[in-house]
Amino acid sequence: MPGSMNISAASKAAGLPAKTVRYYADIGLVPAPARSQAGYRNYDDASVRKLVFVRRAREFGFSISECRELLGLYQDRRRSSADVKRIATLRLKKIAKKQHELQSLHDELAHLVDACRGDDRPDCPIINGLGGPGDRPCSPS
Amino acid sequence: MPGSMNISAASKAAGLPAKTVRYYADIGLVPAPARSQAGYRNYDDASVRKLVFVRRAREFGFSISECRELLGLYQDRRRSSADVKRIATLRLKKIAKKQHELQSLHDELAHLVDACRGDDRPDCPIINGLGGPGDRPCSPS
DNA sequence: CTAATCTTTCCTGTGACAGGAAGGTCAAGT
DNA sequence: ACTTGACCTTCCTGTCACAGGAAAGATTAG
Repeated sequence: MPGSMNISAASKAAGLPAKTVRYYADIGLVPAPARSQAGYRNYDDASVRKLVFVRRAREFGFSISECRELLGLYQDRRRSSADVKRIATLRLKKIAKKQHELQSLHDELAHLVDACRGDDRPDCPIINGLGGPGDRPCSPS
Repeated sequence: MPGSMNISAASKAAGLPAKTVRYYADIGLVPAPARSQAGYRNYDDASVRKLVFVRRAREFGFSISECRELLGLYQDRRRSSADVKRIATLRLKKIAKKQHELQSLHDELAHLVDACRGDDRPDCPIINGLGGPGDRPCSPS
């Protein structure tokens, strides 16, 4: 039989914690593995390849449900690569959006940090910029 | 009394959902507000300012515990602005690190998307690049 | 007085696992 | 054969920062 492993061997081969390997089967992301007479999970090479696939997809920022979708494509090679490209492009756009958000965040905070003397005096532009006492939102009359 | 509001007024003034306003008091991030005879929470302007402070800090990516720390500085103006600068600089570094991670992620995925024809043929570089059948990790002999 | 709109507390769910307890199993050494 | 230690199983709880909703009481407008 092509590599029948217990869960720790499979988890090492897949590069995932055993907990995560069990979890992925629990939520039905990957099919539940066969069991030994004593109830131990038996993983074969094909299962491990699926786990590796999921690990890499997760590293790419795909959510579990996106992984589910990708696994469907991965298993059904008759599907067009256009589907895969669509999903990956969507993910790419999300990444780019997140990058822009992080950029403006970074710039604004860097501006505050630059303006901060960083000495022992209590007046701090960072605190003020975050909405401190000098920046009351609205208290007329 | 300077603006005694119920929770919905305070939440509007602070720009936070009422649920979140309650939550912040529950976890002790902000002090628990006074109550009316019927048990309604009463917020004053100072409380609202603290909530605004927290909201802005959260928007800057500070975690709740970092907000806790910052609130301590915000309330104790005797503390040096160096402390604030240190915390903000740390956060700035984390943001920059995340940016780099996102960048390499983006580049790698974009490379795969570029290589993908996006047609109806089943051979997809994205799937392969994610560890598909053509990319077996290790199965010698 | 009634009806609508507050407010309260409490419980559950989210995403993607991690940590740990209680108990069964396996392989090696003595 | 027995013990030891490492492994496996299930199940429960905790994480983070809330969101959703149920059930019940309070307030306000008409």
